Amino acid sequence: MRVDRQPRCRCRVGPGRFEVRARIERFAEPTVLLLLAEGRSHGYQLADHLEELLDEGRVDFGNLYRLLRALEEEGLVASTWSEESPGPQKRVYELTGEGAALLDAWAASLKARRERIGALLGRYEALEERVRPRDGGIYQGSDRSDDQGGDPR
Amino acid sequence: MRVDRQPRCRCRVGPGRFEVRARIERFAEPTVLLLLAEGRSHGYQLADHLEELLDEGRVDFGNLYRLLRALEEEGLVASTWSEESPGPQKRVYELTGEGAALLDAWAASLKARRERIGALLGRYEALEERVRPRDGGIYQGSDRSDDQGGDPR
DNA sequence: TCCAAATATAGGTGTCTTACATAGGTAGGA
DNA sequence: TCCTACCTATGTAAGACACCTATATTTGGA
Repeated sequence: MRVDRQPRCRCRVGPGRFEVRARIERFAEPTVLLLLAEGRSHGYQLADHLEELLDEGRVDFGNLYRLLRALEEEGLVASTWSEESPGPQKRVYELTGEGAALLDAWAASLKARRERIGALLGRYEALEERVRPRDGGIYQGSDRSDDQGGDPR
Repeated sequence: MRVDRQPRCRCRVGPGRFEVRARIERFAEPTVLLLLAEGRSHGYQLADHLEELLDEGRVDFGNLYRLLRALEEEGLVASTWSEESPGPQKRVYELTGEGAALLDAWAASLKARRERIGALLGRYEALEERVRPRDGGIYQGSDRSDDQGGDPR
């Protein structure tokens, strides 16, 4: 009884048709840190706000709670049980100074990553200006012979 | 004899000091596809050009060759042995039409991801305008009480 | 001529991340 | 009472990747 697992990054959905999800590894972490920097919150509530920042569909609660506990173990967030409000017990998290520092580091790294994506897309768009065949044949690019190894056929 | 493995995403390098590497999963794939769209090439040569597009240090040859063989199995690239040029035998790869289509899908997804990163950074920078303490204490954000559950303490 | 280094490809393996599954408790409405 | 929404949590396996080793060919230097 194996369910078709949704592929991690990409899958072919037809001839020449692909579904790609370029995902940042551990992207939930900076997102949670940011949300907590905006104000204390608990897991279930964080999940709601995560969905608007992550574009993936639903948030995986299991992994979210695991992440929160891991962050607390590292001293990046701190939590207290809140019994006052109605409903089930909530573990309310808030950001520590260390957590804020980690958020800063994430922001810097994400900025750099965005540049890298831009560089790739720039070269891609430069290519797009040439005509490209879309049938199943071999793509006729030029020869990459910028160092030894001629092979001009 | 365990070597300290370089952490996948982030690590603490001191009190309040973190090293973060926001990585796109499977980023080598669109990069290889782009390089092959620019011209046919072989594995070892691709590694050279990958280093300028990826910011990670050295490229892992093992994983690169595995990726190339996997791409070929899927019909996204095609290869031929080239004995003409000097040096050891080279497997020269070129992009197929399917591979070009996958590159298109990657480019679209990367564009979307860049937007998402921008959204996160926008909210982060909005936060930065407020003063934030950097000591080890609790970060004093506002209460996130936009639905039930008050807890104003 | 022998040896070392660069070129070029390839397989093995453990760890981290994560999709999917399941479970259990509280509270309110039909 | 049952159902649903809220809230937290654990188990598991697949996928991606860092690190390691092995192989063969060619080139250059001692």
